[in-house]
Amino acid sequence: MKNYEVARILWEMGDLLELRDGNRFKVVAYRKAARSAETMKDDIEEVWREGELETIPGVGKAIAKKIEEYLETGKMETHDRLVEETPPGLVELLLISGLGPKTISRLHKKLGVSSIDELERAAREHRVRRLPRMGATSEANILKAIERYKKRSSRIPLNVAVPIAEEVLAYLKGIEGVERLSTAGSFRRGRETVGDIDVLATSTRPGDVMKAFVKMPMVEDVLVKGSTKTSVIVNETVQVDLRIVDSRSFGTVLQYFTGSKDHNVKLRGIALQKGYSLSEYSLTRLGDQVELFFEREEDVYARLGLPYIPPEIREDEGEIEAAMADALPKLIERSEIRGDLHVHSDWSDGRNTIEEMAEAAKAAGYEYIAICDHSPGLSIAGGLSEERLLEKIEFVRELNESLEKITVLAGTEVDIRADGRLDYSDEILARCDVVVAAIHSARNQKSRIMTNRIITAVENEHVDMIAHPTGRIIGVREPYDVDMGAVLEAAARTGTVMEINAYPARLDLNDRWARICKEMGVKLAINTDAHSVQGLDLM
DNA sequence: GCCGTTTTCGGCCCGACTGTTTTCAGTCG
Repeated sequence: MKNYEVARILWEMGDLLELRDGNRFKVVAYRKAARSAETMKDDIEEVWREGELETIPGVGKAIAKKIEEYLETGKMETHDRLVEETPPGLVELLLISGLGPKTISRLHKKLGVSSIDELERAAREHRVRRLPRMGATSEANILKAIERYKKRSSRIPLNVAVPIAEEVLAYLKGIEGVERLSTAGSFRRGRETVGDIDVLATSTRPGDVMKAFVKMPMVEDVLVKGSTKTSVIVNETVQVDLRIVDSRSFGTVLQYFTGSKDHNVKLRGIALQKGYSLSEYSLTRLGDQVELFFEREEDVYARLGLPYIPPEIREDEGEIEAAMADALPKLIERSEIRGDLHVHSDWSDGRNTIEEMAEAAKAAGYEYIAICDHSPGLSIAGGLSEERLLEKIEFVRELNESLEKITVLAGTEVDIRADGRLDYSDEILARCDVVVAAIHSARNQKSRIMTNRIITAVENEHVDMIAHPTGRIIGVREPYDVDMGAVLEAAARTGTVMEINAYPARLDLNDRWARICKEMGVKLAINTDAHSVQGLDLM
């Protein structure tokens, strides 16, 4: 599928147009179209062949024509021309916090700055302050921002952000005058990575709270400090924003700062249709300008005629339409999880015994747990020989005799070899209660080979499930080059389960694929891939 | 450049903060 390619080129169009000082709505239009291309599940080439490009949200005549040009010729003339006319370093300057298109354009025109290094030099040589509305402080801020940019880590995985957020919340709870407290933003929405950590609080003494906040021991730098908004840096590069708001507006503020941006834009549109203007402070009736305040987020949605939409699905991917039709999905709660079908024990590379894993699973309230140790192909992970696997199955059978209120399933995480064959014979696999198949090697195969390889595993009658199906590691490794659509079709046909691997760096399948599975009738299992008792908590 | 349950033109979320200014432009979320 060329969806990502098309999305990338549209994103670049947005960046390039932004620098050209053009119509900012045009920039937004390209980015909206890019996002649509990125998240749509149909193959954009198919959509084009059916003449349906303009049905894609945010794609109109002009962008449709450019997409068509790209799919037909592999080129987009306007894009290529913009790239040619724009110094390559200019786009990167957009990533320096505090610099926007206007400033970059001026720096470029007046000082000839077209890269981060050139900007750094200009600031050090005090040339930046010669520009109108620029002074010594601006220069210092630019240098600081460049330094932060250079040592930036990419977005932080959620599991790294969680302990930081917990520490911040614990500290704020101890400050006198702090009343209500909540996280917001992508952290509250449970995104797989977060850019910064947003915290909201109510207090009658915001000045004192802000003062205490910037004195928090973990604070390394203060970016902005105001009476309602303060931003600090902790852990070298993690930005934490604290906002203090009136308690009477807490509901609208929490809604607003939880986002996502697209969700909020759509929600504001609905408010307008109903005769209100929605801001973070209130819902204002358009006729008489009467302001309505909400302390609770639920009441904001209710006033707009909508059921409460959980933060985890506020991405403008159909949840508002579903809410209007009273057809919101019911999100799965931890308490509904009945078992974990993919964990390891000390028979291969796990740290705990099968008994210990079983006890921990029972304590977690599970009914069953499948011990799926590695196969011989993964000798580095202590993969079990066929004899050892048979021994383990026997051991589990006996163990179950003595266990109460928990069933241990004898399983395996069998390696899918480069040619699609599995690492155990069918006879051995037939004896397992649960067969989880996964790829661990030859990850760079071409799409057709990789797709066939996984489908071969899916079609094996003994394989119950495919573990971490796309193989991506967040921030480290891209997904395999695989036609997941074809894999899922095979899975739907054979009844093979796809895993949602809960390991924080995997989260594989991700939310998007999980939804597609549901639509296609493919079963999903949420597993932790735990290698220890503690790992079970990642559920 | 997109879009339409009053619209095919005229909107497109909106308020806080900063640095540099005496009134605001630019950026951010």
